[in-house]
Amino acid sequence: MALMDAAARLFADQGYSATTIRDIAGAAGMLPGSVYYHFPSKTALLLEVYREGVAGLARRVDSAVAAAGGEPWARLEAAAAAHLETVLDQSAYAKVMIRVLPDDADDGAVAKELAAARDEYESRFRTLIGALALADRADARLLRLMLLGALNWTQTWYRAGGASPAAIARDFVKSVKQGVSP
Amino acid sequence: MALMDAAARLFADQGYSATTIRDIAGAAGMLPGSVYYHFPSKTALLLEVYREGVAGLARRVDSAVAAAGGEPWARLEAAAAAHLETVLDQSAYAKVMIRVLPDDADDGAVAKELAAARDEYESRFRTLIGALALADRADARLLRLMLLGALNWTQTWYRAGGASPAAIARDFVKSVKQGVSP
Amino acid sequence: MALMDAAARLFADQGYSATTIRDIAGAAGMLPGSVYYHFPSKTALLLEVYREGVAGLARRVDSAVAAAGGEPWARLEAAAAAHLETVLDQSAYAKVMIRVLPDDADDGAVAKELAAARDEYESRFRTLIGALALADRADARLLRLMLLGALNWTQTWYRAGGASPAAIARDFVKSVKQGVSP
Amino acid sequence: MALMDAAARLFADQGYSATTIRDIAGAAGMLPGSVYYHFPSKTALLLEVYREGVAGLARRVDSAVAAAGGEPWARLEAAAAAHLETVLDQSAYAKVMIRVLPDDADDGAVAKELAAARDEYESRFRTLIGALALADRADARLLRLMLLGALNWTQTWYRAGGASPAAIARDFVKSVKQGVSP
DNA sequence: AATGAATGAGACTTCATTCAT
DNA sequence: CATGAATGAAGTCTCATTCAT
Repeated sequence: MALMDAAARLFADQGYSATTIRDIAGAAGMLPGSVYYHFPSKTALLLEVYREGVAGLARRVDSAVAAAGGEPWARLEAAAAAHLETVLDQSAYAKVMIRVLPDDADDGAVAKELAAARDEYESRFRTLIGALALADRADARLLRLMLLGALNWTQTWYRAGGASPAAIARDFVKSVKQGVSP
Repeated sequence: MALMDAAARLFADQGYSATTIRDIAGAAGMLPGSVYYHFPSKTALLLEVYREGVAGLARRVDSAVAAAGGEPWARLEAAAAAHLETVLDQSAYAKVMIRVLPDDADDGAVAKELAAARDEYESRFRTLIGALALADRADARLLRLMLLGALNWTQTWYRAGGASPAAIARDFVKSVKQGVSP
Repeated sequence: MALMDAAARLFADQGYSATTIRDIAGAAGMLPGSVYYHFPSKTALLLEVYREGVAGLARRVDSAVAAAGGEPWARLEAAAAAHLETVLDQSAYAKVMIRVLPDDADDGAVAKELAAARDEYESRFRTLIGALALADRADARLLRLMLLGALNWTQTWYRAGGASPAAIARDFVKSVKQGVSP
Repeated sequence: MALMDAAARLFADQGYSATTIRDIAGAAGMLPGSVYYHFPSKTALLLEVYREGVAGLARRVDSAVAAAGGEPWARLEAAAAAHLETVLDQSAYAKVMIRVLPDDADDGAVAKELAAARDEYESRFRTLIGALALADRADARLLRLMLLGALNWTQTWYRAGGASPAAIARDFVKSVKQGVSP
């Protein structure tokens, strides 16, 4: 749908509160009032875009993991690579999930739904990391948060032309797996 | 200054575009118009807050590194710990630096200044990581971006009560130094 | 259009900078924000009103001149009379052209457009005066500026009830044609 | 006084309502609040500047007329020349008298005072024209209004470099005295 | 004389939203 | 499905003015 595509791109690029209904309508080739035929509010539009972002991301990650075989580190690597490819290269919807904080929705109920959707998605990484054999000193929760943080923050600095998203993701996973000391 | 303190807190909590001059003035105990006696625009206020955030963060990190002795990994650990303590616990100004993207300033010139200030700060980590002895397979640039990303993203999930910011930072550094494999 | 009519009347009566969007909206029976559905800015509204003023004035003057026959002084007289009737009696839009200086538009580009529109209109008088047989001592340019100045300044002192605008205009033209000496 | 000089220049250049107390204070090298030590309001400042403009203009015109001898047309010519030189070249105060309409003062009482001051000044021209020998067809009042209108409107188009203000004034007077027909 | 700080009203403008057509 | 027109609240910012120091 042109409307959601436009909203996704703009939310991803400018953030939620800096994006206006006028912007979105204009990018979709309609007038502001017309947006309300399709969505009851700006918040509802965000919710829909966000959900689509989460769903698409989950699909891609799940299928990458399924294709990765049974070795736990390979599965995690595949998930990270799929995550980063989608978020950096392929889906404005997925970008929104990273760029827009749940609190940005000025409606508390919606904020909770966004947070829940994101949590559900991230639970995959809880499982993937739970399957790893870890050293005693390692904390699985912090490992997950470190990895996801490093991946998501790439949106801040990534520019096309250097290392590919998948390569970056694999590098991150390897660094944390083996350490960087000689 | 009450005004900058208020602005820092609100920018950190709600983001730049969701924060209004009314909000800031109210929190500082004055009327919206009065803000403009002190700062010529909302953007200028952001710039000042941001700079103060960078400066304060740099001071704390520099002195932590200086106190850490000469061992490269210890120095990096001290920097990460100081960074995270400041950003999560101690300074609303520093939080702004993480939460607000340079592009949020709707003035291009200011956006550049914000980006430059942040870059100058982050160059410390370039130096600290450059001093490490790394395995051949490790990429110093990606290592820096991974670590800073993981640290900065904590703002998204950190809640007081669990592991301390310093502990989290040290865990991240150790994970990446030694790896988490048994 | 009610909006432009209201703006024309107010700009003519109070000048541009003393007229507020609130004034205009109120006179047109709408709220301030609604004005912006029709015009992107106060300056754009002025430009439109000014252009309409110039266009209407030009139409009236052109048709009066066409109806005046071929005698050059009669043509000039007809132009002056039409100019003054329109500006004093008939069109708030035309009044704006006299009352508002191009520089009042705080946007330089618009100021230039206003000045250009006015110049184009006044070129008619250049032509009309160029067709007159003048004494050697007479300067056609100063004659034009004197006449237009005298006509336009009437807005400052004219009150309905005395001599009609057309009569005033004819008197001015005759005075300058024959002189007032006995 | 620096303050009045600054106000005169700015009122003359930008008009009354487009000129702010900030502008004036800045041009006089002080802060906005300080203006109120010298003048109780913006309107009062305008009144003072306007009066000074009228007084200075009257002085110059009166002394030019006195120096012009007894011939009525020569006296009128001298008055017109002095008027135009002062208004175009010499006094920002006098410019204000032409540029600012009495109604621009948003205080009705002050508007009346401004109009009265201007009227008192212009009465000179009533006297000067009353002394002329005029053809029967000529209307002394319209002659005065035409001449003053033509003179005052010069502010709209005059640029230094062409004919001098005095020359323009003399040309206007001669045109109307003898007519421009061959 | 002048400043520094603020006020309160109001400036232009933008926003999400509504609704008859 | 979408538009055209408007709303009402709120946005950033400017203004003349005040007043303690």
